[in-house]
Amino acid sequence: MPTVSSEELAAAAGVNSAKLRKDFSYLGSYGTRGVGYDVEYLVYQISRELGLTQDWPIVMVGIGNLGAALANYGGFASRGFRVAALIDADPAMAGKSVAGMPVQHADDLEKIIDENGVSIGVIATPAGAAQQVCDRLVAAGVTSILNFAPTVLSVPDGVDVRKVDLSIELQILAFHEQRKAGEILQAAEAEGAVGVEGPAAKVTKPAAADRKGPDGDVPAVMPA
Amino acid sequence: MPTVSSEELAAAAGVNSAKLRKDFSYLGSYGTRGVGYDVEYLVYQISRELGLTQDWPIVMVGIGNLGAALANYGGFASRGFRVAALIDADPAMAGKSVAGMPVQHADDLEKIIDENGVSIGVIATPAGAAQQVCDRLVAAGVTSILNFAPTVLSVPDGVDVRKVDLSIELQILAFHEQRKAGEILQAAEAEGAVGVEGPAAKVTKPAAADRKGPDGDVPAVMPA
DNA sequence: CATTGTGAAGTACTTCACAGCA
DNA sequence: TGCTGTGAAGTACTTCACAATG
Repeated sequence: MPTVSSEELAAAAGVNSAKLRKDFSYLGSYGTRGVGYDVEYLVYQISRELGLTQDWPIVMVGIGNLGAALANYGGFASRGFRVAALIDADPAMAGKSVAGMPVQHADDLEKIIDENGVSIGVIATPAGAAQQVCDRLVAAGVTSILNFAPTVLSVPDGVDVRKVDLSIELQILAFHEQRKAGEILQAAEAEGAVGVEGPAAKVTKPAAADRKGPDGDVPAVMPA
Repeated sequence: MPTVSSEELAAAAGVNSAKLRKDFSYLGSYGTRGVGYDVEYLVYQISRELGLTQDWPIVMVGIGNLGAALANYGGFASRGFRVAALIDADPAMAGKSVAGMPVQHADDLEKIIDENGVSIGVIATPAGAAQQVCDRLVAAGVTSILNFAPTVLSVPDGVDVRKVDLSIELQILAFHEQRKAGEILQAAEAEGAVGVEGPAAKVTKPAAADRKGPDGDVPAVMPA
């Protein structure tokens, strides 16, 4: 398939074709009128815009089950990420091979970051160790951190942190599952509480009826 | 801290207090004028609305590194999820204990789902096995699936699927990291391509300057 | 002549600002 | 008096619809 139309892409993505064209237009004029978009060229341009054409050395700290799973995850390499080092605080782990790489001891963290020019770190340690690891990463020059530990990390300005909570997606599923079961049941369940009429009665549009893609329409505000 | 104001919550969440109050108002009037929100009551109401007060039995299929990491993840239980069973296709895994639970063989999948009234399944198998597992889950009555395998699953209408791509968050970090490095460098890198002026010149607002919380402001359209 | 790129129109979301109330 | 709840105003995002064009 050498070219693709905005209509086809939009159908595949579950969005409106005009939105897709407008979005693409912010990147430049990469389509051909009457023809569509050259797939290879489009992929390259989007990849470049997203930074996928660059090489990003990363360090992964905490090689437990999750760290090992991440190290084995094939998706990283194909998107420009290169695992520069696997690091664990447990001396018993040092030297072991995970995903074809030797696990290195946390003592060498600063040296590894410096030598590899690492600016992105992944934390997959237990909650208790995360902040300390984070501080060391930042001190060593890391400016972006992906946090899998169930803790909120404090970082100085200029450092980006993203937290991955593996249960949030489950919550979203459960939220919709609950709705499938019907509001009536739910109202009966809440024993005489105030304001049980719920949001469904106030909602202006079909609510969850139009869902199709992975959009996650959940109230924007949740308890931290 | 028995009560909390919308101002405090908003500051903690990095949003506008009016937005927070308006969002809360869709759930009902759970605050007290002049005082704020009763923390315990608010937590309960939001939990109930999100379905966290219900008990959700789930099955986890594919007990590799990732499956084991998920099984050990403490966040599930505290949010109303109960792992009803760990399932793996490998006979060598059957009977082994992971996170204090016995791993059961995939042959018993239908029976387990039926007996436990499971409606949510988690797939952490290799990509090749995911669709097949998915089909069996759906046939057995599962109506919500959380997919960690790097495959797009096909499901009949009425079944919700959410796909977790562990590298997407890394991409978002890399995207911002790239911007930190400056646009000029990037423009020079793209060897003579058309439309190198990039989106920054067209953007109407400060772009990434106002980022604070975990918002992930990345172009809405990406290649599937 | 099918399809892009894009002003204009439409819709949704966010914030303001203040009446209302504990 | 302090803070919620909410119409109204403001802003952002989405879709329409069509001129431009390879």
